[in-house]
Amino acid sequence: MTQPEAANHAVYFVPGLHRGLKVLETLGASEEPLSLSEIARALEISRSSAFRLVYTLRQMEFIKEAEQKNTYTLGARVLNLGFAYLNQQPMTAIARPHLSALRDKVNISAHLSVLEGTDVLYLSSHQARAGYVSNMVTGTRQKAYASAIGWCLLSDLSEEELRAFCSGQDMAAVTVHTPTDADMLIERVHDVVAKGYVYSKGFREPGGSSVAAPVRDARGRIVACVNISGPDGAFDETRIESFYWPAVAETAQHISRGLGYTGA
Amino acid sequence: MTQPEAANHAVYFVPGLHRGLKVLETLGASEEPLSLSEIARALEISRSSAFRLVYTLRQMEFIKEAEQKNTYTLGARVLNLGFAYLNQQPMTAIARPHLSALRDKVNISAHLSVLEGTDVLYLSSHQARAGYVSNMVTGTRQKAYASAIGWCLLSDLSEEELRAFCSGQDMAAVTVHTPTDADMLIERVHDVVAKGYVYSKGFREPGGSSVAAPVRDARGRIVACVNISGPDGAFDETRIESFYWPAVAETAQHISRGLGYTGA
DNA sequence: AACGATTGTTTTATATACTAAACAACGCAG
DNA sequence: CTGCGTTGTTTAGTATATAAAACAATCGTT
Repeated sequence: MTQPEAANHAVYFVPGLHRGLKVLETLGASEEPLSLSEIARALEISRSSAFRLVYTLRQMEFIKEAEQKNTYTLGARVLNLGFAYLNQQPMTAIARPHLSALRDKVNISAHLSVLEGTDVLYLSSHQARAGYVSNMVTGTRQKAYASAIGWCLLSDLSEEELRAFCSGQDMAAVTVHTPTDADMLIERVHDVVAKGYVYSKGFREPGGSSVAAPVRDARGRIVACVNISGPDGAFDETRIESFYWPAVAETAQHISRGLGYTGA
Repeated sequence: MTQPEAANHAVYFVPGLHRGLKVLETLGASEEPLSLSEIARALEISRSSAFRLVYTLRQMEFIKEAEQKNTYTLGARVLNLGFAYLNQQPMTAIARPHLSALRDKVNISAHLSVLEGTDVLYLSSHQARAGYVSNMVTGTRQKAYASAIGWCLLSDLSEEELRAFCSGQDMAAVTVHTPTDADMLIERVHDVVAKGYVYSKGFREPGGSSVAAPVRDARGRIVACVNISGPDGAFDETRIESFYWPAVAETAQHISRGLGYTGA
């Protein structure tokens, strides 16, 4: 009771499920297959417990034995869960043709993302046909405070809400452009509101540029973000305001309309 | 002991994990969000148990409350698992540029799939730019015996192996072309071996065509299948052998080379 | 309003899932 | 070969997750 954050394993917690999912996430995060003992060490549980969890997961085909005996990898069944999630997001279906058209128009990869807690989560990704192809963007997360897309998604929050958003996390500097406290973030977000879009050149990683604009739902709230991104060289810097921005904004507008938004 | 298949809830089974994953799959399969009681009924467990499972999953953010109070949907965290799986399949990365090139060459959606048990599982999907766009093919499953892609993936099995493959499942007829017993399947697979590819017109669903060819690994085993598929109208039927087949076969060859295959 | 039915939540006695410890099988170094 | 450190597996006593039952809140229907 003295430590409410450990608050703790509340009465209704089912530890078997908790640790089983941790096993899946651990296997997902690992580059190579893991053995029973490695899993036990990673989760700080006894080998006997790990044995039972692995036994159950294997029986359910959520994990499978790797080529090397006694090591395990994620099984194909986890895919179903991930895609079931995507298919339940109607936004993805609505946005698809518009993102595809945007990609074709500007010849740069186009993406749709949403805010999930403090992260930007990529729901949909339409890769450019040119040489540069990022690796499997869908499902990726990045910290919202450190990304221009994040600022875009946060741009209808009030100052108080933004401060609350910041207070829950520590804001490490990723690049020289990263806001590292609430005031700096508020400033960045105000810029977005003022201009209606973001052009980021190296904001999140050196050599990477993007242009982003918000998507709104029927109630006018920002629910997603359209962006195009690629290496600096993929953009013609003289045409950001005359070409890229209008294209992105138009796409965001179309998707917003698809969601029932009727505003400007 | 008398019923080995029920054999049973073996000693090492952790039911909390089993049922928790069932909850996730149930939510994934459902079109709409489900309430606590609906989940309990679907899994045939008590409401109190469902309560604890939902409590745990919600705390872990694997599920989240839907707009409507007291109903739940899959949470974004399941996505990570699915994409972790995909990223661990090196084949996907190797195949991407080749599939993309194939799609551009024939202007029909190109896919990579593997055999998972008795199912064909789509790992990667490159949608055609034309009007017809299938909805999120990646992660989809279909029965291998009933699909031309499945025959392709099965085409280096021996007759005995094919019979064993059939014996574990009941083969319902999906279309008039569906093989419904082992002998019929063997015949279909032999056709594939003889020609080196499959052209399917309406084999799995009326109005849908596809051309498929196998991908081999360093040891020469069939490990995947490249196919292009779309509505009948997307294909120029007079050019199957002169254009589509060589394009698909070449792509499969390139991917096979990428996996270390050195044969013809 | 009043009713019955259904919902989410809490409680508690009991069945059972868990883990420490012991076991067997393997690998590896000296 | 021997010994020590691993590994995956089994067991048994105990802590604990579970589900029946009771509870409270909500919802349609008459």
